[in-house]
Amino acid sequence: MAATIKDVARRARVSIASVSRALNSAGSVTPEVRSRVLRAAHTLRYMPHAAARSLINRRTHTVGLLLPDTRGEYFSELIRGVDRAARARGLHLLVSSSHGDSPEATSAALQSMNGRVDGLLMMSPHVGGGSLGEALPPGLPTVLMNTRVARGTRAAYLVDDFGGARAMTCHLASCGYRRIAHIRGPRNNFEAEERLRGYRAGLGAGRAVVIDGDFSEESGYRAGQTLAAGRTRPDAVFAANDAMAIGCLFALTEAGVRVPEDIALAGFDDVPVARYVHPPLTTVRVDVAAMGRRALERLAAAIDDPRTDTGIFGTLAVELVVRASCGANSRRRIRRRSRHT
Amino acid sequence: MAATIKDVARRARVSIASVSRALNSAGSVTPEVRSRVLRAAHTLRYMPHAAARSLINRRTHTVGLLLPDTRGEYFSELIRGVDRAARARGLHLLVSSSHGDSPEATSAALQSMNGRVDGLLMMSPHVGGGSLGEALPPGLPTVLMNTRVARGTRAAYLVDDFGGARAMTCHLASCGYRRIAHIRGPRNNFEAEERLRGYRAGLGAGRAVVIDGDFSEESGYRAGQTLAAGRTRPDAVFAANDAMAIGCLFALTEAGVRVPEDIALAGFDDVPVARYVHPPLTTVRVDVAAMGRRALERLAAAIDDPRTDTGIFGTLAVELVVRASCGANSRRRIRRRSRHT
DNA sequence: AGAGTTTCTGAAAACGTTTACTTGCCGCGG
DNA sequence: CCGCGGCAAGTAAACGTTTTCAGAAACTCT
Repeated sequence: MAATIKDVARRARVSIASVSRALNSAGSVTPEVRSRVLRAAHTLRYMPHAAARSLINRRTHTVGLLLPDTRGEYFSELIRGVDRAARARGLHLLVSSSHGDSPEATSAALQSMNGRVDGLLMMSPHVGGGSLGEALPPGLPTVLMNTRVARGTRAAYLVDDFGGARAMTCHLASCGYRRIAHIRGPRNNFEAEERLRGYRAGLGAGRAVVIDGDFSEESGYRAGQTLAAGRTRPDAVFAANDAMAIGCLFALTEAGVRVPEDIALAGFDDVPVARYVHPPLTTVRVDVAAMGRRALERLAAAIDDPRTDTGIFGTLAVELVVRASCGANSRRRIRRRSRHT
Repeated sequence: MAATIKDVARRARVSIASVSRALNSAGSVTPEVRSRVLRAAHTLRYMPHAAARSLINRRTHTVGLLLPDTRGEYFSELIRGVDRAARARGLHLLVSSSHGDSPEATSAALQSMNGRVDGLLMMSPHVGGGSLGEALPPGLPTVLMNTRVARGTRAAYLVDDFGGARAMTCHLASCGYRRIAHIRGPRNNFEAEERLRGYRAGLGAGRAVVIDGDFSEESGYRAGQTLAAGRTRPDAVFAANDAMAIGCLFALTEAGVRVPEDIALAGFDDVPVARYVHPPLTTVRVDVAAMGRRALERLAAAIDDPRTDTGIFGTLAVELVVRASCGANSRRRIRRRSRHT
């Protein structure tokens, strides 16, 4: 159906080699030939066939983006950051999500990308570093995001989950709360565990109270119901992400528990919704779009020069955003930045 | 670097044709040969090269998804719906967003997808149908979403923007509001115009008051400030999407105007945030994920059998979701469905 | 046992490009 | 006048697959 380079060559009465040269402006052709080719290409609406091109050039100008999910503002922002950076570099984006929790599914998703992409951007918080190393195609530049990995093994960008969680816990403690509970994320999830670790570190000698959750709003809601019904309530609750914090808030409000008067509340991520709930949510800001952008730029560099694909680590700073839900006295917004690489 | 079919053939001591047959289980091979091939392929970690494959098969097993943006829950949900349906069919997703408002940018984005995709899913609310027809590659199955297009020309899925907006306006009128204003979406945007049309239809003989907006929360905020400062306030405000409604709500609350007591408020889209703002937002539910899913299924059908790529229209039903922000007496949630195709 | 039939295998063409190599042409210097 | 360098254009190989075609081998049926 679509015109090929042969059709253009025939119409312009030149060889296909000349067509290629004229269009790619590599090698030299007479102005005469060039104009004939351009005109022919235009009238035939010729567009080079990407697959044929990438077969010989060994470049697809496409990068794969593997995510555990696409739902919610978190991933929306991440995709946006990656997409903009990719567009700026003339790269296409092959998105593949919800590759499940099983290593097989991940590995299948990886396999099907072979020959389709020049590099891989991957976020796989549930997979351990071990099996991942095996599944990753050798020789394919890869940058990981928020994934458990031995330092120096692979290029990776991490959010400072630990530092952010510790800072938040310290903040709650400094507000005077004594019994600070934590709604944790799913088990075997790297970020969830880092945040839990940060919570414990921030608590110091204090007693840890950990409630199960899975990062979904639903699980936060259930946690909130449990809290409201319990006889010994904590002073403050620090949820491992905003979605759970919001679900919890909903359950508490429904049960007539006032936030922050009866229980203070804090989240993590600073999704756009956080400032609109009532009361506005104290949280930890993570600039996911920036992480996406930086990871893509790192990947693009690795593609251009494979030698740079070493185990470079970037840790993304986070900042405390204090709003009303934690009952801090001051109404102005306090920002505290974590370390920044 | 990566092993090719030749390497496998050499190792298994058979021809490349046999390797292909053994792996694709087309044609017949001896169990003996098959097992030799499978073992060789496994030890070499052979993965067929997608570009070479699609060159000969004329199938990329990839569909392009062209969006005006990826930001926000609306697109997040849309991508999710498309992604799940694509995954179920073994299709990959090539996402390209923010192709700007200019027809040139759109056409460039389209061009660069040539030979990369088997079909196209496109949402381009700002482009008129005329220039779009030209830019679209001939012979490439395409399904449009929420895009202005002559009925029957192209396959398309539309949200019942008109019906939803009319129903909402009628609902506000039936609540007793007399002066109902509308914050409209950007000009030249198909959905914005359909919703405006629905607002006018629902108003009947009533006087229309239209405030400019561009679907961003920011523009809703400005509209809210204007409303709060004005001397003759409307009873009710119907924003053309939830983002603007929420921005407006924010501005009104800041200015000390109570919602819904002083001004009733309604939005459109039912983004997840809508139920968490205070007061919860009355809005029109649009199941974008379902639209994405159905559009993809339609596209897949057109790819499998190009004859089905006719101008089939699907109109997606919407439903009224009444929450507290419109001041309706009853607290239970009323649902009214629009027509459904 | 020989012809016909089936079953498996390998050689080679094809997909649409890019590019190294070759050819042909022109002008120039010896 | 002849050889040679330089330039433009064409030929063909290569990329990694799938698939058609043909040949070979093993059956089956008289």
